[in-house]
Amino acid sequence: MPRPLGTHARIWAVVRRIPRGSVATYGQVAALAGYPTQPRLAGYALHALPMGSAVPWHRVVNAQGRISLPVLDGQYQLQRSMLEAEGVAFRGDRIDLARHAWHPRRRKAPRQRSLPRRRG
DNA sequence: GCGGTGACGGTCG
DNA sequence: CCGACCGCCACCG
Repeated sequence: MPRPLGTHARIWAVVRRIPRGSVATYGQVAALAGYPTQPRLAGYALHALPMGSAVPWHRVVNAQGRISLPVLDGQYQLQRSMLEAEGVAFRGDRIDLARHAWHPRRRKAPRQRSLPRRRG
């Protein structure tokens, strides 16, 4: 039986849900993982990611829409290229969050009954 | 076991 | 719009 997920795994589980072409902020990810006041935990968890993992870490940026890695570091360019390849546009060094922010639908909703389809 | 640190964020000048 | 300050807490020496 799987034990309850640790901090990192919970963060990663949220990040895995971010769709292509969208970005989430560290604070948003942390909150969805159950740590509403610990954005840094999200950063820490991503930093701890094993290489080659399937977690789309590049879709997580800071609340200003900027990549939170030193520009000098090659990781900055890597993240930026991956985002641009998904259609995320930058204005200067900043992403337009109004356009690309992830708006997750609530997960544990009881059971979203499909609405009756309108005729016509 | 303790203290500094960090892929952050909200607030205040 | 930008920078400084503090709060936050899992990691790592």
